[in-house]
Amino acid sequence: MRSETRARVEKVARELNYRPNLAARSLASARTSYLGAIVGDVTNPLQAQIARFAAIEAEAQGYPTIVSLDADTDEKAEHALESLLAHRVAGVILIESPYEKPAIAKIAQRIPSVYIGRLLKIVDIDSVTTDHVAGATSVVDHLVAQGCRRILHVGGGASPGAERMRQGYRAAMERHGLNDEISIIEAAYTVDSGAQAGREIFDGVRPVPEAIFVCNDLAAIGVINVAARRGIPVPDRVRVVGYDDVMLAGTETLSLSTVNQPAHELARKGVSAIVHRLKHPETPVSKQLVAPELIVRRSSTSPLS
Amino acid sequence: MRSETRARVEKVARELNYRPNLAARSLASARTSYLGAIVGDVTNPLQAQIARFAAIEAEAQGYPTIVSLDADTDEKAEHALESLLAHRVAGVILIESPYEKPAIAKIAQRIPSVYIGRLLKIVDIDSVTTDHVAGATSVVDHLVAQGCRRILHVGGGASPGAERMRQGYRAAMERHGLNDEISIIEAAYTVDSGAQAGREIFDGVRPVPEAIFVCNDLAAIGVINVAARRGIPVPDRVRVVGYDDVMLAGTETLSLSTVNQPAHELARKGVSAIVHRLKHPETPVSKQLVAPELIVRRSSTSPLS
DNA sequence: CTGAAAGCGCTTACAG
DNA sequence: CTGAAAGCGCTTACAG
Repeated sequence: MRSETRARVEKVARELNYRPNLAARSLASARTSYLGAIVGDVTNPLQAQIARFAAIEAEAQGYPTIVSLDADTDEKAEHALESLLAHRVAGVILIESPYEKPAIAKIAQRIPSVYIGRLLKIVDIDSVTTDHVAGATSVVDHLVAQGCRRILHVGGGASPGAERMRQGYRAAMERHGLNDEISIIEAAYTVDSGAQAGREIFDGVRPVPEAIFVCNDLAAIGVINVAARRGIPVPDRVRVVGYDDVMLAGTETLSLSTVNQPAHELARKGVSAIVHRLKHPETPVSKQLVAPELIVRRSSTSPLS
Repeated sequence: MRSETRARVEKVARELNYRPNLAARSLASARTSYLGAIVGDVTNPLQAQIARFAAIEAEAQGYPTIVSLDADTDEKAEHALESLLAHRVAGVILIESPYEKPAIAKIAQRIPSVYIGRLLKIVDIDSVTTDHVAGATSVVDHLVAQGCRRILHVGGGASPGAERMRQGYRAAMERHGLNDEISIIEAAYTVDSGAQAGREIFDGVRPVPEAIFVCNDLAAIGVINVAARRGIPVPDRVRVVGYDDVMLAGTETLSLSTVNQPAHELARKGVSAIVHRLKHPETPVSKQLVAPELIVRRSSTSPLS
């Protein structure tokens, strides 16, 4: 075809709003260049951000992404996968879903996959997650630098990541010679659960600690609310550090010190992992840890008097 | 084919994890039975919920949905639409994106569409949104029933829905004979903006109002935070009502009275509208208003002394 | 009712 | 380099 003819064709195509039919293309070429993503709970701010960044990043790397938002149980996640497979996606990005390891493994052996949000040492799948040991360590180091010794940890119980956070807390405390000050109260990743822990802390027989490192921001808000009601000033009397860096944490009136989970980087690394695997299927499985960043705000920055 | 043969085929198909190729089906039948959804900001809890419910509801009605998460500008929304059109979706669900009316109209005239989150009287498109006049009315009625007269409104400025909320507030105040008590401070849908309004209210020369109706929960949290710092007890000294019913609002330590925007119903009505239009293309354009529900919690329920 | 054939809109390998 | 032909995996209309 002469280039002049080509130009005319392209012009008309544009005028008619022509878009190549992806179905025909996919059928003819026997492959697709889009990905699927399964999100456990878009209502969770971190997951929503990861999903959004992943979609943007994948698109930028030439893989538009079909997102499935209804996967808050493992059954639904499997159903979502079936639908994505029917669309013949090239691979899938799993964002905190499914939950059980066998369900994850089952998906991983059917289609190239990457899991964002858990380490998954045992399952044979690429994974990317935040280094919670490093996160907890940075919090303890910061609080010690503020002069604190009695640093209590409100742990996340059996929630994903909580165990590694506890490990980091304990190791850092020991490194600072604070073995005797190690103290953990278990909670969950919610405001009410944090408030419950707060009541244990402030209404108990033990003296109020100098600082509290809480497993996530919502629970930290619960702790702070209880402190406020008891007339215990934060940070003057007790310093509080959260985890996640949700939107509310940075607001002027709360000003909560916290550990930022880098949603953008998690998404970017996850997408890169799967894109790389699609291009080089024999790549060994990778387990990536992303370093979180300590965000110091007012809630943890009052010198000890 | 004998039914016995059919049964054997189906059995083998299941064993081989056979999934019909949607691309081939779409190509052969010249139509698709899935929808597209464009979400402005999944990071917003209400939008995330609407998106999730819409995906669930559409799937239930036989239209699996491809969600596009990267549409926080009108240009990106248009780009997302192009991608959805390439997938030959049957219709699209617009969730607070795009923003400008011409951009919305442009999409509506290319493909069956429904807009969730704005009334859009002028644009020729099905729409579903919360009835903010009714929401504001229910708040004022509730506060008046609590014995309040000096009810201040922190408005949402030029944000979507804010004008109708102001209308509802004014009309309800007038109906209660409280014309002289009408007082509005403009803010935006954020905690910091609410805190700014809170400083105007509590540090100003005017007496603190008996109640404050804030345009959204985040801004209400800002107002309450400032009150707490000034030692002004909520609800004993001032009653506060928010809007949206975000997750944090119901937590025990905040217990914020608010107006629930029914994400589920918005999603369901939106999906029904587009599914109906796909089956009956000549249906007249519908503009649906969904009634919100007042949620009374502690922040607004202290009798006047 | 059953089964073989045509065709959807592309890509790809191949003949010219 | 260019262009015609075959074929991707389904659905549909049609002949038997």
